Amino acid sequence: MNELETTSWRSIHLELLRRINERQWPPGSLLPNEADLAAEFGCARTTVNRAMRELADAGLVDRRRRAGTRVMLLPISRVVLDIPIIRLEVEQRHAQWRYTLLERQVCLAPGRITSRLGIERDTPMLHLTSMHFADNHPFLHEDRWINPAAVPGIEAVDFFTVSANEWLIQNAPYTGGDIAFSAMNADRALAELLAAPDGAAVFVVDRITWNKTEPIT
Amino acid sequence: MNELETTSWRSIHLELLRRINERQWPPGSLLPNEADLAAEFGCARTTVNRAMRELADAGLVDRRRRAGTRVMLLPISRVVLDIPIIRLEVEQRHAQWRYTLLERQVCLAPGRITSRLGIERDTPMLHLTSMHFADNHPFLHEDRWINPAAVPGIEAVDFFTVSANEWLIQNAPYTGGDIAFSAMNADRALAELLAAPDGAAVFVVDRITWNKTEPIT
DNA sequence: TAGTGGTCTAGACCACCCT
DNA sequence: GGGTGGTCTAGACCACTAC
Repeated sequence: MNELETTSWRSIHLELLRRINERQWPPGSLLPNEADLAAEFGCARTTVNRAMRELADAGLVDRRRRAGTRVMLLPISRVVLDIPIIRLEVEQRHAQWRYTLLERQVCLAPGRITSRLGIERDTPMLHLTSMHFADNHPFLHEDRWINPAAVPGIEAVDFFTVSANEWLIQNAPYTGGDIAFSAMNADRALAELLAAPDGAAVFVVDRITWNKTEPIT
Repeated sequence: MNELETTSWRSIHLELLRRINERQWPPGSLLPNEADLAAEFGCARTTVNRAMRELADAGLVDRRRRAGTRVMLLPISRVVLDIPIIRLEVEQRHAQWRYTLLERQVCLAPGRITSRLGIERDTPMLHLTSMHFADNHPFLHEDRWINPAAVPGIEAVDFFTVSANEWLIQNAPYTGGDIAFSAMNADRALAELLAAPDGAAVFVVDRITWNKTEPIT
């Protein structure tokens, strides 16, 4: 059919996608094995493997040894989000970024923080709250608990001039993390900071990374 | 150093990760080229390539022909979200899922919908609103505009028994989409549906796929 | 146990693009 | 021009697991 003179894994990937979308291989059905497809496309099995691996990464097919490759019954919508540094996010909107540190103190964290981090309740932690502005309009309120033991040298950082968001991303390598989104009503103090009506809906991003946490509003 | 008897791309991947995290290769620096690393690890260049491609996919390094592989100055936090079918999301929480169709009519969509879809304003569209429940508690309100021209056969579907969410995922293959999250205050009608106080903050997911849209609350 | 995907190799050619 | 990553090949061995 589609004689593509170039046997690139991309062209094979597209062709497989087409067959799945057009129900030539309906959901739940078994695809031919790699060797057969390689013969059909006139290429090496490795090339077919690359194309099919891409489909599996996208959540379109399920591949298992011995069982073969099967079109997923319920294709997973997989979304990739890039979480940039807040300053860059503001600047990408062609707005001027400004940052103000509101509070910096070493104290004990509330139980909900320590328990989520799996840390002893009596560990002293660094608590930072700050505001980010875009063109002088309140953009984001940052409320962050940091475990100093996990980030050597953090005591010496002057967070009046550098945002914690930015400093940590560049200076605290992390190996993993967790993120959650939610919505809540702003209490009076927060609403005032954001120059929003009391009780306004705010978008909340909760993050935990490695040994440090960073709840943001 | 780390003599790993197994030269798998995974072990190389981990080793490269370690060197980046420990600042052996600081942000902005140039990594050795593939051939050199292959020699160091005693494996084929292909294997190193696989490991480094994984780093690039994760947004940790920037790879360019001739320019080499460079550690990103500002590592991108890349998050992958899986958007499941609502029924499965409820059932994963060990709750019982229930679904009710509130409204189904063919009518003209408001301008904000047609303009975002790039559709003529006088195109008749299918408008569905429905509720999803988890253990009889309101879980999610679904408000969806569908372009019937893009989904053949949709007129015949009985959305009283099948949720639009589920039917579309299984029957309307799409090639791309867009998604956005936000927060808003519920108006009185919505608050009532969700059995929440008037003005409560709700989490909003806005989706557009291919030729159909699906705003959800 | 046999068929499938997962991976590795050694070699090759090419596209790109910095110097 | 020449070095770098991108990709393809043909072949091989292995891990897993459905049968």
